Amino acid sequence: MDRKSEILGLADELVKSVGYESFSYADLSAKLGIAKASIHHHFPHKEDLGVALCESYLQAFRDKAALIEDGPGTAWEKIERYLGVGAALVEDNRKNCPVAALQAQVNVLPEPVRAKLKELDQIELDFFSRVLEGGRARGELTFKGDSSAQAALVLAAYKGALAFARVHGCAFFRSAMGQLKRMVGV
Amino acid sequence: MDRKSEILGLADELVKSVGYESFSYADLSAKLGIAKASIHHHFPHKEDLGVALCESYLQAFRDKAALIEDGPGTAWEKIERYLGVGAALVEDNRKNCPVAALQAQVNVLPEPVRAKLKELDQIELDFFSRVLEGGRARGELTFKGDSSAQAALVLAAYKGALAFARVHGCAFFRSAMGQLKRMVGV
DNA sequence: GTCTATAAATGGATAGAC
DNA sequence: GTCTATCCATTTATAGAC
Repeated sequence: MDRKSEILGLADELVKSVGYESFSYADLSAKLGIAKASIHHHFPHKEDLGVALCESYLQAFRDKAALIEDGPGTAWEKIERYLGVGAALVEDNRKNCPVAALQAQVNVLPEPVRAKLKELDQIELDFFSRVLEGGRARGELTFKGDSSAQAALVLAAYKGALAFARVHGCAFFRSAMGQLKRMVGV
Repeated sequence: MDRKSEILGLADELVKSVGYESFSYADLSAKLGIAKASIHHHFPHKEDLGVALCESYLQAFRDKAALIEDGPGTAWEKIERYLGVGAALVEDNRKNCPVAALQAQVNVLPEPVRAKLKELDQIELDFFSRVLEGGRARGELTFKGDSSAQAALVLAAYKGALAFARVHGCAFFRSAMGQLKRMVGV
């Protein structure tokens, strides 16, 4: 069962740097020093690996969200704690958010992986929505409209900035997120 | 020279729906009804096709930007005219902005294509920056900080919303862009 | 669980005839 | 400019020995 985690860990790194379609069992095989067939033993089809990966993301997201929500700080501080993940990703060899990487390949994803991706998006949206709504209720934030629409905007800006930053460097990310704070985070 | 345009046109459609890496000369061959070798005649390497594609995008962007900037309307109306492209893309079989599609694959793009991508991003950013700055100068918009940072934020939100909308439907795009207007567009 | 060997399909690319 | 034929590397996946 530890091999399984090793494979998942490496697959995670690869998805973040090149996406789902662009890594192969040969990549995993070479970097782990085991035969391709051994990887097929743990994940018979690549699709199985994709789904397992999404499930691990789902768990990680839930943990992270709970940690932040139950922790101290204003709504915007909580958002910023989440945005910090993105900054770390770009700095680590221009990696992408794995969920954003999957989104970009939606039309070539196996159906079961696409289904998991929707779940992933949804829990991320719900998290932002709750934090933003809480912030508004406590008077820390002011915005009009549904908190779900605001969550959509903030999350879209975050992921979009990450995508740009992979091409233009992390200064882009900081700049865009700084501006986001000016607009919605005070 | 007309064949060349046909190939570019089809490659454009494919990039928008599956990205750069996920379409092949075989796809082009099948849909155009000509042999793979014929496509290699026009674009010897896939990289050549990628670069040519980017150059066509560059031209299209410049035309579109000039049309909008020289046209009537407030700054936000100009931005919205641009955002309309995104709405049309999602509605057309969940297509993506081709530039966003390339961004997502930066780490596996041939270097010459990556260079063109940077150019593409830059002219898009400059366009937004000019329009936003003009709007602020005329008192149509109020925002703090550099217009380039504001452009980064607005463009990131736009592209990010597009990516989500491909998974969750165009309602997501409308919702996020509606909220963007509430925050920055009045 | 891991290996070697191999299959079958697909990817980008070239040679050379027409 | 277009074709057929072909090359070679890669990709996902399986069979079967250890």
